Amino acid sequence: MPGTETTRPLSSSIGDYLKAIWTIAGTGSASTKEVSGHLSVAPASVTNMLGRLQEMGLVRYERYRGASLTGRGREEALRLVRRHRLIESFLLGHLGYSWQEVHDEAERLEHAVSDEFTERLAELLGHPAHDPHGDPIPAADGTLEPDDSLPLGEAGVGGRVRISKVSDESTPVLDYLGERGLVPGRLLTVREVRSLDGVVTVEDEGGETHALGEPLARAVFVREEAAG
Amino acid sequence: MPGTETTRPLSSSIGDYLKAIWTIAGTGSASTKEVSGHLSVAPASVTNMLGRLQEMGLVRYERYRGASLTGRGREEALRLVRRHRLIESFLLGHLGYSWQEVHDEAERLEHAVSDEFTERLAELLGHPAHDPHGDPIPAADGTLEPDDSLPLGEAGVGGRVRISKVSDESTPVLDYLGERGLVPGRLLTVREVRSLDGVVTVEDEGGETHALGEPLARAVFVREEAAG
DNA sequence: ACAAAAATTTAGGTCTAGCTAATAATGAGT
DNA sequence: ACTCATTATTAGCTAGACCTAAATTTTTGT
Ligand SMILES: [Mn+2]
Ligand SMILES: [Mn+2]
Ligand SMILES: [Mn+2]
Ligand SMILES: [Mn+2]
Repeated sequence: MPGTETTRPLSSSIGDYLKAIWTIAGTGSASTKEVSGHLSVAPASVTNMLGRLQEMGLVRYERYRGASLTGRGREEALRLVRRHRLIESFLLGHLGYSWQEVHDEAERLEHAVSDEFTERLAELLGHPAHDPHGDPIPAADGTLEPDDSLPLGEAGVGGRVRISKVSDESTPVLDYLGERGLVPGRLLTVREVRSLDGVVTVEDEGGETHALGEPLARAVFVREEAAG
Repeated sequence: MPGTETTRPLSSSIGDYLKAIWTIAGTGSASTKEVSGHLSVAPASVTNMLGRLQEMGLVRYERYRGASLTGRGREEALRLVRRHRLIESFLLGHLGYSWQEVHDEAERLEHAVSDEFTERLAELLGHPAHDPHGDPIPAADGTLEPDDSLPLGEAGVGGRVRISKVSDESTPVLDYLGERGLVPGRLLTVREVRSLDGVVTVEDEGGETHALGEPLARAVFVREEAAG
């Protein structure tokens, strides 16, 4: 009876690799170096793991060419992303975590909770569509809302924009933005985008002006707002 | 500068061994066989792990004589037990898990949550003193309420007793007891304790009579109730 | 077209946590 | 005191997931 092999749960390392590839490349392909940097794991270790993931049918991998997710790999990555984002929402909404603290805890818990737990948690939270950073939460069936938001630096000068999400990659960046109220939902007017150094100047609803250097500006994503 | 070695977190295997020894032997000593049975790990593997735990200063271990927890070992075991029981309470009270389902989920989550998470969860739950099975929850400082309850089989015939806890070791046992309402808080009258086969017969508040064989009777713990 | 730089892979480890099979110690019963 | 069943330990292996150093491939800049 082929196809009946009992598929025991994937390790948390494997899950993190799949998530990393998904984050870096989405449907495209991620290089050894990129994955290595993302996970803080030596390049040699990444090479080795990509080989294993390929054996398992989770990625397509070509030596020296990088790896891309197969259907199964992507499915698993999105399952984890769903868990991660629901857990973040819970930590923030029910346990009083600060906006900045949630990520690390979710990074561990995502591997320990069951599907049962995840769906009951989603229920408790009222099936939110976005996590606290503004990232969309994949549906239980693996569907993910297409993301039409753009980096702040690409917004048109003079336009009114609403922050749709903030990158959760760097804690210091998150801290800085959080302290100044530059969080999802906030309405901004773009005053200047200086191509010379990438500094973007915005004005918030309170009339406060913020000059954001490239690394900060790249962490803020917005949607154009109907002129008001 | 001695004593400054950064102590990285203990693995979940290590935690489960410490908990097992604590459960089996409390302050006394647990044999290789007992630990092996408790964790479903081969005896040879247990021997090996007990050696490592000894190296780490978590147990005292004498070849062929079994192992007992050191102060640090006991501390770590209780930290996990606290987490486990708080998580069980949460799953039952907030996520709608059934009384029987909670154990396995808690067994994994206990290793993934931080101290931060644990204490915030305790707060959310209102610092409960007991978990859903009636087991006392160790305090954050490592204190544990002494347990004065006795197995149902040792209660005096004719006496009124209240169920204080139910062993969470076996799911079928838990199912059986749960279905019949034999849960913590329930008031019972002991009708017969037959030493011949260990069967204990009790009558519940609704007048229902239950004859419990030894394995079931050993899973039910009670406290004598002031005669009423 | 080619040399140097950058990225990647291979080779050869380590550590954890398990396993089986073989051997040895312990302790109960005669 | 001895024998044998039980319990435990040792020896030798495996797999996962990492590492460093050395070799190789790819890419880039001239
Ligand atoms: Mn993770
Ligand atoms: Mn997030
Ligand atoms: Mn556990
Ligand atoms: Mn319990």
